[in-house]
Amino acid sequence: MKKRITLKQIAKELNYSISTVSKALKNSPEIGIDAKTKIQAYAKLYNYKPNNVALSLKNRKTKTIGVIIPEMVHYFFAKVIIGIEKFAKKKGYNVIISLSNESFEKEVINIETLVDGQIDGLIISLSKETLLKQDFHHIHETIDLDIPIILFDRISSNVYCDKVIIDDIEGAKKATNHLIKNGRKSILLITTEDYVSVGNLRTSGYIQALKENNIELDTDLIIKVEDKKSTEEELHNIEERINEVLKLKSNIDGIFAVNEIYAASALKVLKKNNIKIPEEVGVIGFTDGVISRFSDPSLTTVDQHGEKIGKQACKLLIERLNITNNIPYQTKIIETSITSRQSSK
Amino acid sequence: MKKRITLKQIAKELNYSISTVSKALKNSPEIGIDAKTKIQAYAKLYNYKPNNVALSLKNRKTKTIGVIIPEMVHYFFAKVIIGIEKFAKKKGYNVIISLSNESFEKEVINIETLVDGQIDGLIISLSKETLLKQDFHHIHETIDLDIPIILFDRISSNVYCDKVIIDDIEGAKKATNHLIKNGRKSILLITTEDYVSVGNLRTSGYIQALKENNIELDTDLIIKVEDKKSTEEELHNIEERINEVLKLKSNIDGIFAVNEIYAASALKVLKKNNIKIPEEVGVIGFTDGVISRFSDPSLTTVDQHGEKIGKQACKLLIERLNITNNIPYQTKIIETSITSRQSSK
DNA sequence: TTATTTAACTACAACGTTATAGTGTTAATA
DNA sequence: TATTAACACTATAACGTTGTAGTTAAATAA
Repeated sequence: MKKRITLKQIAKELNYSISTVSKALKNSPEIGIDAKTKIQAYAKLYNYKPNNVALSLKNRKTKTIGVIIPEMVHYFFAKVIIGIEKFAKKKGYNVIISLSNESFEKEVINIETLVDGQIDGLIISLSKETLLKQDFHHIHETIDLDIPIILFDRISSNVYCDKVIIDDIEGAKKATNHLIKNGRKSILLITTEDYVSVGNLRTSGYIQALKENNIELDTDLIIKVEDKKSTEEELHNIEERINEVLKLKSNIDGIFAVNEIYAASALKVLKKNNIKIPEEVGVIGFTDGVISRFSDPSLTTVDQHGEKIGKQACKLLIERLNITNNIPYQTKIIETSITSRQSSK
Repeated sequence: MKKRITLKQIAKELNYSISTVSKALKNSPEIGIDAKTKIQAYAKLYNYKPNNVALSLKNRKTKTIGVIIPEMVHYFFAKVIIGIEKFAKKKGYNVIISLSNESFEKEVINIETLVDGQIDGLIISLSKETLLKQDFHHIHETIDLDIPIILFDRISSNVYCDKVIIDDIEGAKKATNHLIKNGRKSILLITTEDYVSVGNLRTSGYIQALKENNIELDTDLIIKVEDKKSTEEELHNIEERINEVLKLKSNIDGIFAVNEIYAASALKVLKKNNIKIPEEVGVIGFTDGVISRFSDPSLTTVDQHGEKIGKQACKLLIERLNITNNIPYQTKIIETSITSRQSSK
């Protein structure tokens, strides 16, 4: 219909040069008062809006940031995106979202497309596969191209860039201590394989908390789940394994799971075995999501404050985008907190 | 560091004109074989990638589509986005996501920014506030600007554009029938106020199903929830109201909730009242999300197939983007299906 | 030999902006 | 009166592409 009007058209219509129009709309003192008034009025009437693509080309920046997350259906990541989006919008940036679906290959392709495209910088949480492979060439190449990257949550110490994380060790310690303070002594840990950085760190936190409380570590009480994608089938396997350990170690009185899916699985198994929660076994999860809130009993969790993480990541990125000299890379740590619910008393 | 190389630089380096380089890289027959080989080799060596912003400007299309959803932390919308993203990527499009947060004003601003920016078309699910206000000027203005819009899920018959929806009436009928087939006769409906199109339609479906089964409609068995944003507080109110009705109407043997939050709330209230599920009361929700899967008992739901919806919406949009003559607007209906779980036998 | 075709390139304009460097007028100054 | 300054504007180049319309020079046809 009525395609958007351009400077050129205004210029022609009002018999000024394009430069004059451009400057008039920018309120430049170079332009006389009547020209300004006329031009501005005309622009307003025809609802002139500068073409951002042309501006991007001219300024060599697109005011758009890319975000790559491993999956969408995940409360934590959704929250992070909310944080990113809010802050970005406030600063006049748009947000493009890509999903790696936990695949290294998709992550590489996504970065390529985004970098090829219209991105000033990237915020990424690495896929499990990438962490397993320990192949970060795509990240490094992007940084070499002068496109800043902020890593959050799933990071690697082998990549040099700004990072936003929670103190996973501290969070896990808090969780474990929470159970210990309740008088629990035999605490089952449900965690991931060690290559998943956050799982690894949370495992350390658990171990440290035990040590600090003089509780002997029993490796039989650690379940390391090898999950790539949380399919129904894998969920079933997790439940099986929890069930086995529960049978084997009847004295278990607490469970700490490094995410809410594992925690919910634990809840299910406990209920199936008619074990009372929290009386007989206290349960605490990581990530404060919908599952935790709506499970029965509702789950005590370590809240990661995803929105804060997103905001911080976005802030770091925009700061770096607006700075010319290279400042040293920073790693920001967002505090966790315990949200106490029914599953622990 | 090593900023990206341009045609101009290649041209200068190899002593060709920019046009020659451009054509050589496009394998144009106009260019001689040695020039082609030399140029292509050089381009490959220096990893030449065309600047998409420049292309966008030239072609007047950005190969980017915008998506505006009311909220992120919502299984259904997350799924829709997955569907959109997958299909878009396959077709060489990027996806920009904006959140309206159920606010009319944010929706308007989001559309403006996206349209100002770098979007070829939009996929939108309207905010509750917009539906309440029935103000669609922002949508119409965008369409007038020749920027196609696809509406999904939360639509309005007052907007003329392509739409993707589920058959809410049919879905609600399926749900209600599911309960009736189980022998339930006194079915509580937990729905939204009528201005939310989907709530409204699902209410109709419920009523129709009753009629078709010769069950008399009891309006006391319909709870219409006025919720703007699902805050903890509002959740509490919902539970209160369910509780009241449950006390009032002791013969209730089935509950149909138009989303999983309401269904989960119902579950909670039932359990608090020691009512056995599904023996005494069967429960069915709408939307097959994580809550339904992890609740106890797990929830039978009407699956909306969000990913399919997203894919279909994206397909409609891209089709429209690649067509010159105006084809009539279409409304695609995605079939729902019942996922049977523990909450109904 | 001269005209014509073909091959292999180059110049130019355009997409919509903006910053820099002009260009005329008129008014103020020496 | 001649010079300069101030004002109000315009031309141009550039951001990185591509398609169309040239321009050469060599090869072919007349």
